[in-house]
Amino acid sequence: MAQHHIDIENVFEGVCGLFPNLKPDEKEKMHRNFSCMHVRKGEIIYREGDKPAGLVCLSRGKVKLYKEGVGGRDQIVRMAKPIGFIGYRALFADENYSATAQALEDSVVCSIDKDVFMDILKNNAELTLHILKSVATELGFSTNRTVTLTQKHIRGRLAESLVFLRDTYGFEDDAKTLKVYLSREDLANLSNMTTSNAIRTLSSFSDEGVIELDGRRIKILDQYKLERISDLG
Amino acid sequence: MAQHHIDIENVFEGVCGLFPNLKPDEKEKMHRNFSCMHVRKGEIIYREGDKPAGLVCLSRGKVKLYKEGVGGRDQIVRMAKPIGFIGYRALFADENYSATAQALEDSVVCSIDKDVFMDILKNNAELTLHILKSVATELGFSTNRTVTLTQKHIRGRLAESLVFLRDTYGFEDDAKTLKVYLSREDLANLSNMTTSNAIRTLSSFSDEGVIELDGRRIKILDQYKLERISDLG
DNA sequence: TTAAAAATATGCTAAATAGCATAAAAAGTT
DNA sequence: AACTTTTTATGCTATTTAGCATATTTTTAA
Repeated sequence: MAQHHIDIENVFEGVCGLFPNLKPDEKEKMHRNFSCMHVRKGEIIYREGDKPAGLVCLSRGKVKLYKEGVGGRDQIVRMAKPIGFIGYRALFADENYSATAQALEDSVVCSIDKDVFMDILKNNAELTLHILKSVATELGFSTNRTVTLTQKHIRGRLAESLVFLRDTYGFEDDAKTLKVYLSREDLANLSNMTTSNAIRTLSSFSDEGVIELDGRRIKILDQYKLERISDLG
Repeated sequence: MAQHHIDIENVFEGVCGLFPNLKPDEKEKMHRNFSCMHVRKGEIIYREGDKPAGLVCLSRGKVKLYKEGVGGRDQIVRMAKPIGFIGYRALFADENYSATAQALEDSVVCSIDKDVFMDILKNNAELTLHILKSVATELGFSTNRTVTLTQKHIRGRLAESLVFLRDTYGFEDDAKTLKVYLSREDLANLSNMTTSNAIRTLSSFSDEGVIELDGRRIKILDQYKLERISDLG
């Protein structure tokens, strides 16, 4: 796949769009400490245990964040889309990364130097509060996810994942095909089940006319039914 | 149980100890909008779906926070101890409470008016950053918990809960008895299992000499073994 | 104190899910 | 194109866990 040149100014403006409370001098400071790079499909952006060097932003592409689980089984804890940050939790908690970030497709990833960014936060309460709000919202999602992943049955969990992927990445132009192409294994790791069970359950959904499968293409035929399966657990 | 009079000044000072970056005028403002009350064992402090009216602090006692799960099954998502905040996630996310808070024993609970507190945050970046750090840390715990609750087997999950309770509430003077007395049902809801299985597994641990049971008293006899069970999953 | 209710203990059965084996298909590599 | 590797599909079995029934114990209430 061709590696287009990165228009760093454009990318920087996009990233800044995520900060509603940035003063001009802060923006300037960030700009001077802003870097950008391509990552290829499958490439690891950082690993669980690595120390954050900056605030990382996904500008183009898709990234999965996963934790290595108990029996070597991975658990996908987040799916990132552009334009959005990844790895900020570790940065703000002043910890090492608690998950591994891997590109699901060719992507563009940027970084703002850690000290520079934390310095800006230390002097901009509105911005910090804005970020606090997002992190608090995400904590809500995470707690909720703990409950659904532990209490829903396999069909409910997989249906929830499909609904989640729809809400996160949306549809292709046909308004039915999910705009994300995961392996059955990734789908399983997102839904807390074995790959066999993800495959089996997808086939069931397909048999029931809820979805249509074509390799990794997933077309949602009956959203209402899918959401019902998700809600009933 | 006798309801001792609350020494509100003392309690307020205790709560302030959680804010390392509070300026005198901010403290004064908080003090004027600070209230305090007793809650009895079993009482609900707030319910999932309620709107936060302030920043709630547990000053004395113990509180469980739980979400109602899929089949009416509860999932305990946090165990609070004094002195510490509860319900702050919803406050900062500007959402309704995502869990119910219930006193596990007679407790003292305080509250700082929502608008007053958020106003202080808006003007104190250091304080906000401090709180952001705690919330980010907790998000890490939560994500980690998702993985262990979904991937560990029953024995591992229960052992992890016991280790967690030890780390949270500590021991009685004998340095062995957990300083928290939960019903088997609560222990089950903390560990994502049915009550029957919590009872069974506790009995097994007791038979194996890892713990000693006497009603709700749990004495940890072999910490190493318990942690090994937790780690192996 | 006695009665009622709730919590705990234990056994049995059913359901859900994991684990493994094998085969077929798809994707990547030389 | 031929080969290797990976992914997907499907069936079967074993394990884990839930669900229920019943008995016992403990707690609460009258």
